[in-house]
Amino acid sequence: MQIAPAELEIMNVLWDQPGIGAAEIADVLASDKSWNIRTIKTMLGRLVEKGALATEAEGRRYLYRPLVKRGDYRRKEARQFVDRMFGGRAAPLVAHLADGKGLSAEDIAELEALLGELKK
Amino acid sequence: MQIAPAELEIMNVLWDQPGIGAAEIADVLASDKSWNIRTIKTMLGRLVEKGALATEAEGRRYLYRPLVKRGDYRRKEARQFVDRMFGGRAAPLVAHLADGKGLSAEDIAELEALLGELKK
DNA sequence: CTCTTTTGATTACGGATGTAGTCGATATTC
DNA sequence: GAATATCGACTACATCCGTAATCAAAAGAG
Repeated sequence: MQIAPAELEIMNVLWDQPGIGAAEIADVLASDKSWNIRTIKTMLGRLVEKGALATEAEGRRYLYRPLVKRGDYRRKEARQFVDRMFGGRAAPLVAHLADGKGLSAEDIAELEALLGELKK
Repeated sequence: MQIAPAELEIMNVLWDQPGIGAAEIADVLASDKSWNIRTIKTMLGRLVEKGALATEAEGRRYLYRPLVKRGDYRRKEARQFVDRMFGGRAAPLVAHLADGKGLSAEDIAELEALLGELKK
């Protein structure tokens, strides 16, 4: 199932706060995005259609919650991205992030810990 | 400048062999993709329009070469992807790749070396 | 020289995406 | 109770993308 970039913004809100309605989502997004509530509703509709969200009627409105797990989605996308851009090799990706100063000291520490785990 | 997935396939060929024409590109891609030569030409045209490729006339045909560096493009895309999917944090991305067995032993060794570099 | 092939240029077309507007029904506010 | 706000459903529409087809000109085959 394909989730477009703008749709992902909606999903992110719902992964953080499952079970809210369109208006609440708009409130959360209002700080970063200047999306019309209708735009948000359109995307909610498309996400439901795609099977990414479930609806639950609450009075006259719907509450939405993800049917896709954030972790699963991220895993799939990460794999796909690495395949497309780096021929499936993860190391060059990290190298590029590092090179562009996309890695904080904290990231580096975290990665070290992670690699320690992986080696076991 | 935005390069679509299918267009990226073309770019990859030209990054490997700058200065070839549409027919040669088709030959290279013939093994993986079953793209009509017309499709390839359409994408070449779009890439030129987007400023991703330069043309050089050779007789009646064009030779193409990238105006964008592969490394630069990868860096930009990697950053963008990490921002979109992981809120800008690289560590979770690597963790997800690891978790889905997207990392080979070789990758891990490479990453370790890389981190060693970064710490200096 | 005529037929065929190849080339770049232009056009086509359906599905996805971003960004809403319209509409009919209901809930809420005076 | 009448005006207004809000909800979900449906429609709109330009742009991008994937995947070509058409066309006129030129080059090559015979």
